Amino acid sequence: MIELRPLRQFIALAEELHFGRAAARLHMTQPPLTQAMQALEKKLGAPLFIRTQRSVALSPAGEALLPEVRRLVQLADALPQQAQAAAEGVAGRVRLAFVSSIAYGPLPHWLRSFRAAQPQVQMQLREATLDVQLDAFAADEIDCGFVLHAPGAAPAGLNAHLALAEAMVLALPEVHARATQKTLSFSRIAHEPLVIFPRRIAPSLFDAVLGFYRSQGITPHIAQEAIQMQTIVNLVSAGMGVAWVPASVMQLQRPGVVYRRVRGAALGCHTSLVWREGAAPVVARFIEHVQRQSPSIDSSGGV
Amino acid sequence: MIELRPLRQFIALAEELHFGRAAARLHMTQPPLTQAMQALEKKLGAPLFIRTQRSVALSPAGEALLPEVRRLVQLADALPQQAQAAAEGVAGRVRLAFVSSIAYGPLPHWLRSFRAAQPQVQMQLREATLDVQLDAFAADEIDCGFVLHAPGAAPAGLNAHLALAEAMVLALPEVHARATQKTLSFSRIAHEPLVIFPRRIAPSLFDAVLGFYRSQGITPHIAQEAIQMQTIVNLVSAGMGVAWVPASVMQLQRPGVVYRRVRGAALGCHTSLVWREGAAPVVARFIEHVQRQSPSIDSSGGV
DNA sequence: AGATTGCATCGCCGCTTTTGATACGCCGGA
DNA sequence: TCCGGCGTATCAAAAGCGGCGATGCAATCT
Repeated sequence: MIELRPLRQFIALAEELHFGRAAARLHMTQPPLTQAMQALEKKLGAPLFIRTQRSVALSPAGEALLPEVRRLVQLADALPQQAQAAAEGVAGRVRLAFVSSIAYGPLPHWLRSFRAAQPQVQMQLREATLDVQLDAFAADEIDCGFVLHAPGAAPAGLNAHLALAEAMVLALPEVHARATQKTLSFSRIAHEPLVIFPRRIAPSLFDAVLGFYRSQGITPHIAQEAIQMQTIVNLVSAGMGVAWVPASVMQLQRPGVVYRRVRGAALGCHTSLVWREGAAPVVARFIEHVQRQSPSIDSSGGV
Repeated sequence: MIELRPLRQFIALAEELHFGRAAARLHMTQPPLTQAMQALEKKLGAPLFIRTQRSVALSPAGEALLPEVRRLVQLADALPQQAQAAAEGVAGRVRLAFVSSIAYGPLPHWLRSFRAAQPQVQMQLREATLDVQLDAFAADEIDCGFVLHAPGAAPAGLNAHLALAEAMVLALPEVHARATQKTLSFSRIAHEPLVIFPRRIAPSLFDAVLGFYRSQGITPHIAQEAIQMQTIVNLVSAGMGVAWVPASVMQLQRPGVVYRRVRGAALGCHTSLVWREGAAPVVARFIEHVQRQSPSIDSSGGV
């Protein structure tokens, strides 16, 4: 097994081309340097130097290996820096999952500003719904994630921070007669067919929407289920029905779709950043960054 | 100074996450592994593992460093291969200079076939004239070079192999009256103004051309000097005069220029591959390759 | 509560490395 | 041609580092 010490000695000798001077530079005497180089050459299976009794020169193999060995030693010498950076959280990798809706909202800005603050941190992004993220947390595939869920009811071992609270608005086909009005009363659209995500995707939001319908004494007709916000809006565009979406999705302009507030529908959409208890320093830095940037004061852990 | 052994131990422990098993895999007992990891963590300035009395887990720093350390160890373990490859000449770097004329001849083919035979060898190419190459040899900037020079008169310490012997042909403007004929007699063009390279670029060829003129009792009129074959041909194209060029330059078709053999002008152009005495194995491989591919039998060293 | 598991600590031993002295070959000067 | 200086290789003895076995101690399981 090759060690680094003889490689450092090789560099010194290659630079000095003189056993005595190289040994002095290495704070050692000449004989062990001779032996170390002989041992190294034996391990490598090729001579590194061409020695005469009076001079030392690099062999072809030595010439070829020198830059390689220099890189190697530099990498090794840089390890302490890297280790300390990783321990402090100024370097490393954050695996972040997120629901599609927040990608239309403040997430891009948060990522940009975090990247500016911590350029050595590598972000691995992945779009995933709540249920998928929970599996990913269990399998240790992600470090933190934005989910459609109010904080305070996350699974065991996960902390949560309310990152974004926004109103729900109604997406409805442009051809719809009521599309001309600025706001709608709920009674006007209460019986429209509904496009909505499957319950498992975001149970709390799903229940909130359907709970609101029930509180008005109405059983909604679910015309179609779809997972991605983009798909839901497309289905609305196709006239499949109306859909409740977070206000930030209004950025997603589609021909044939308009967004309207609904009077009396106090539906809110909560996006929380969740992370595993005892997250790495890098992850903690990212979370703090989001907490500073997001308006919410709530940072309590939940179960 | 960090050594590789504790790093290898770190990898083993990171994979086993168990001091006892990792130690067994490393053919050692558990206590020294504990001590080695403590020493490594002290050198790095950050903990690599989070230990409880019953379990071991990677710390954030350990997680971040593991892939880095793996690369490091793999690089180190690959050194013997590299060293042997370099010693045998199947890997390494060949710095080759060449005169522009051979780039129109067999050089591209030789490079292609050598690359196919020795894919691990990196070729560094550079176009240069004889005089520039001699300086480059002295400064150890090139390993070998193709020069316009017959073998047998190279400077001390350089070997030479005749790689290409070709006839000289005359490049002359198309508008020239004699351009219609297939060959010319020398007397027809003996008094045409001449475009030729400066003598220092290739003294032997320069002297051969002017010697031929003198042997015919003629003092040529040098209208213009130029270094690159391309420039010389362009000057001919511009009607500046006629020029003697190696036959392979005929590949360089320019509008307004034609090439013609001259009856009675037994002018030859010799391109030799020269290299420093005691060249590295890689360089020797390349030279042998050229020798096999080139028709010349001559491989004698010269001074 | 006792047994077991697993990491940390300690003293001793052995091997590797270093030391200092020496041998040998080459070069330059007389 | 001989001699002294220089530079690398070799060798025996010593030092220092790494490893071994035994032990300690805490947590978990039975």
